[in-house]
Amino acid sequence: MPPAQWTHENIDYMRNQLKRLGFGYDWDREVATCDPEYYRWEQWFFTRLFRKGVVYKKTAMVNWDPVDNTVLANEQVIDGRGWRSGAVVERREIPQWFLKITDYADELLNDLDQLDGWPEQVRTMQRNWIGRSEGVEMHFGIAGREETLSIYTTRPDTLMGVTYVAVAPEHPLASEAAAGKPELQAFIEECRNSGVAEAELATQEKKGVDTGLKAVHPITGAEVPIWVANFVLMAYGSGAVMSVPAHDQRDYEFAQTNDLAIKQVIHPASDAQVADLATAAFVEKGVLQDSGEFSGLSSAQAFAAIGDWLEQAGKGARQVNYRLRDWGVSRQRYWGCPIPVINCPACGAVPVPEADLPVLLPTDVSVDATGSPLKKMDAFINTTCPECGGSAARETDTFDTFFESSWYFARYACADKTDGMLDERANYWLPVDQYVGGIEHAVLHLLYARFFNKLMRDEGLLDPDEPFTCLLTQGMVLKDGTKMSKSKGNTVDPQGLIDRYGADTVRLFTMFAAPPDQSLEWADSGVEGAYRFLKRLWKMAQQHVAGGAVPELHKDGLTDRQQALRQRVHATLAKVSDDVGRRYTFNTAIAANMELMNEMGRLDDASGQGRAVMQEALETVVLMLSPIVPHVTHVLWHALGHEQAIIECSWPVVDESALVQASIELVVQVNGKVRGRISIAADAGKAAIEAAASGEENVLKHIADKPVRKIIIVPGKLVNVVI
RNA sequence: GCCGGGGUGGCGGAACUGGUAGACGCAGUGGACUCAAAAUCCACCGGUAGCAAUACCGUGCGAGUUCGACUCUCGCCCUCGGCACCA
Repeated sequence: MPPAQWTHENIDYMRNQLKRLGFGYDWDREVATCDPEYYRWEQWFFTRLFRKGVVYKKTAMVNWDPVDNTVLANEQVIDGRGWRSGAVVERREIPQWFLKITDYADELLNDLDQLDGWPEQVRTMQRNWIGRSEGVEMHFGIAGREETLSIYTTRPDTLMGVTYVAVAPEHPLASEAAAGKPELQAFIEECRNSGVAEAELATQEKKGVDTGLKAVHPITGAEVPIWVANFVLMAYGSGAVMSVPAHDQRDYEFAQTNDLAIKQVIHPASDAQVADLATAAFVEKGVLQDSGEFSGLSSAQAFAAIGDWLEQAGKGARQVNYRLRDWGVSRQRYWGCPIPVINCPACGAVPVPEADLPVLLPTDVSVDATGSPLKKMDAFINTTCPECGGSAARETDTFDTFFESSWYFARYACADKTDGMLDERANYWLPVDQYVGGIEHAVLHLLYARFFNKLMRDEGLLDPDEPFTCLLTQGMVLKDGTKMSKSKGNTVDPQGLIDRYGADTVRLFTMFAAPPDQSLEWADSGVEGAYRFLKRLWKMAQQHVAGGAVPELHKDGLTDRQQALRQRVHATLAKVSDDVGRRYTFNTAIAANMELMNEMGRLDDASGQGRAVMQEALETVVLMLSPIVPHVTHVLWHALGHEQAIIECSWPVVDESALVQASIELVVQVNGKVRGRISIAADAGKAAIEAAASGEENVLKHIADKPVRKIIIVPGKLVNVVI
């Protein structure tokens, strides 16, 4: 099936299902990111960023399947082999487009502090992802050469303990040194035979080979060997690291395996710590020794002193570094938004002029097994250069789909706009008050969307600094213990349940299963319970209504049982208001309503005031449940005698006077173990509570003849007698 | 490997700020109703001992802090998500 047809059919199916579930979306604002009416504006925006210099092209590593001749996603590389061909995957460098997200690293980091409505764990993950560090960038000499080797370190205090230097296999120095060295060549070749995913690189066995070259220590002038190591990442820092095996565990292990020197220069600052280099590196900060003029300084002092020394000697400078890398937006795929660039042999890469946008993605394509069909379509590729008019080739890469999802929320505000990306309505609606998304998006999507928001702000398209004021990260729905996903084929379609039980039951069941921020193993088995509960509610309301007119409620003339039920109604309302409004724990809100319903079923009071209390209870339950089960409560609200539709009603208000209780139950513990319960006046004083507690029969038994050392009272909850 | 979560009955989960562990629901067991079944209603439902009252044990494992720990601290195990081309 053609991708366009498949996508639109899926959208239609989902829209229909969401409508059947009764979600209150404004469908006039619907956008489909695969429609040219949508993606033309990100093409337009990209060309603006291009001219502004936010966009640039450089080569980057991809997974290359040499049999299928195609680029593979990390997900498609299984145990180092292509998922379809089974061929050993190679790393290959190809030119790609990047957005300078690192220019915004500081702002993206600092603004996290303002996002009070975000879960702390998501902010922490983003902070760690951005990974700001302060260190020193310095230049090691290379023995017998003019050029130098750039190295970034966050621990300049350990500089005097350097015993070797390691570079990435892709480092120019590595390939240079490999000439005439078969062993080194073979090692670099071996490193090419792995995927590009960080997880893969980080878990592989740490290996390296000596280049034979020597690096010259910037301070001592001593020569240390330069190794090529598979754990050094070309993409981070300068692709080279200084190694201090005495004070870094990875360097320590590498030095042990490869018989490299270990030189201790940091010693514990206090007797509480020990540095035993026979077993492990000493990675803490401490006091320098064997460090020449820096000996005796603390790590913090040495950081400054060594930084100053290098700066004065012109051999380095203090530098802030980020783990965050620029965002590669090129994909060698067909189904996506074409990158609006024309490659001219004379003028280079030229953005498509605004008048020629959008660059339409052809839909009349034949999709075969390998590679993007765009790369074989001469009619799409052949064009003329907008600058010189000569013949030129259209870019065949498409955008990362995160590009689309990074600004759709803004487009919702002006989805019908045909002559621009956004208008002033974006400022009216944005930022989004409450954003809901899966926890799997905690870093990538949510960071790209924040970045895009700032880009749009700097282009004058909108005002807010941040796109989402409050964030609720949903846990994932798991099936068979793992994330549901199309590629795993373990998705669950609720359509069958909707057909059988109706939308309200499915909504209730879904909300009752677990709190929204927690992951959940999907199982149909609880659905019956949700269905039964709604039937019970229906029956209870209908039976009550069948009893005829209900007199007005007189709060002061109620029996104890009537009063007790009213107390429960308002206590439940208070709890549910908090659960729904503050905690978002809809499961406990539903459970509280179930408990209340169990109590209501026990009242069985046909008197006028009994029915009045029941009327209030039913109305409160129906109102509390109306956001969760809107259809059944809509009907019941009318049945309970109201003209107005329930969707127009406001949330009920707690009657504080109904919450007052004359006597309360306290748990009595002896040494922290529950030994009994006492019922006592709610306003009883300390002495009365102590007397009642220590007089309880089972408590007396446990105290026996031992002296009571103290009595702890937790108001409204418990009494602990300590003996 | 690194970053962030999670681990509580047969199952999903509750216990919100250190104060009654297992709310609520599912499954199960027993009973009522029925010719019967379904539906519905009632009771029981962590383990061990006991007729019971009750006692002891029990929140992944091991230590610790506290009158009191599912909750806090330290160390470990397992598991889920993310790791830049799944989106």
